[in-house]
Amino acid sequence: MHIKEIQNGILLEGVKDFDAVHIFECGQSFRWNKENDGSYTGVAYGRVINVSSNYENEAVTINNTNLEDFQNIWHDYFDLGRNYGEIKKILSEDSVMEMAIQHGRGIRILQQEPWEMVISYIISANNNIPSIAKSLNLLSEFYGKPLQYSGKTYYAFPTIEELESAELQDINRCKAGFRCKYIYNSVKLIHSKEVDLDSIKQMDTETARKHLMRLPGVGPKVSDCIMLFSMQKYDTYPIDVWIKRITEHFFVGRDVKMKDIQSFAKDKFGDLAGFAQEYLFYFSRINKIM
DNA sequence: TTGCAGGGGTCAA
DNA sequence: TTGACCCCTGCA
Repeated sequence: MHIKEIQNGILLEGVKDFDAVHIFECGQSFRWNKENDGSYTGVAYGRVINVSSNYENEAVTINNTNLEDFQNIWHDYFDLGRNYGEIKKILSEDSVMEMAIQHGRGIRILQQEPWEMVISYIISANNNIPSIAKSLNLLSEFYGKPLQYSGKTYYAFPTIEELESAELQDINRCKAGFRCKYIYNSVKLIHSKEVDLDSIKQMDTETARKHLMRLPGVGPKVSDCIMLFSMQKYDTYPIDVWIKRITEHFFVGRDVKMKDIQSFAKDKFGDLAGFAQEYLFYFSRINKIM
């Protein structure tokens, strides 16, 4: 990979397996917006950047950043140290996976912030994507720091401290309904380190899941999402309604128990289950498989 | 325009 | 194992 500094940004050349559309539309993040030119603007790690890519030319442009932030933040955020070609090769031995991967060949699993993922996926329960994004944006607007880019104001995701100062009535303003009290109480547990996200990240998957599920509003599916999208636990296979449908449809037949799908994924995909889940999720959404 | 169903699950009974 | 759950959106 070759890194070039450009006007207020960087240009990466020789980046394989990177497609901004696939990365930002595969359901792992909620705060990236598509611009008219096809690029994506979003906020992460307290910074706003704009990303565009060309899969064939193996080129990626990141605007509003510099070399230092790229090396310290964005390199890992976009998981650029991982060989996705190898992962796709292994998973493609299965014909269903080969088909799914063809549709989402440029997916990469972002290394996001655990704290932000906890709140994001608590809000995601029994909810739809526009509503989830709306609540997260309101929360950021109310409690996060404002950031300027290209004549517009964006908001950083609030820190634990910023949200800890909020009363339940305040959090209710983010329109997350019955999930607001989950947020309020989870914030307390995380802030007091009773649930310590840093140490949970170091635990093995099973232990980490148990600890995460002590947070109100965090069940099996939400904890798996937190671990996959922010703790590099790639042996997880978060099972939402879509993944349940597609796994039943293509692999295990009709209407089985969650536990059966879980053990299927473990046997079939092993340490690559999380990657398989993302390719399958993206595939099921763009093809509206019911 | 109004009304109703259902949604990226979790919790409590 | 089964409903209720806030709020919003899509669709008659």
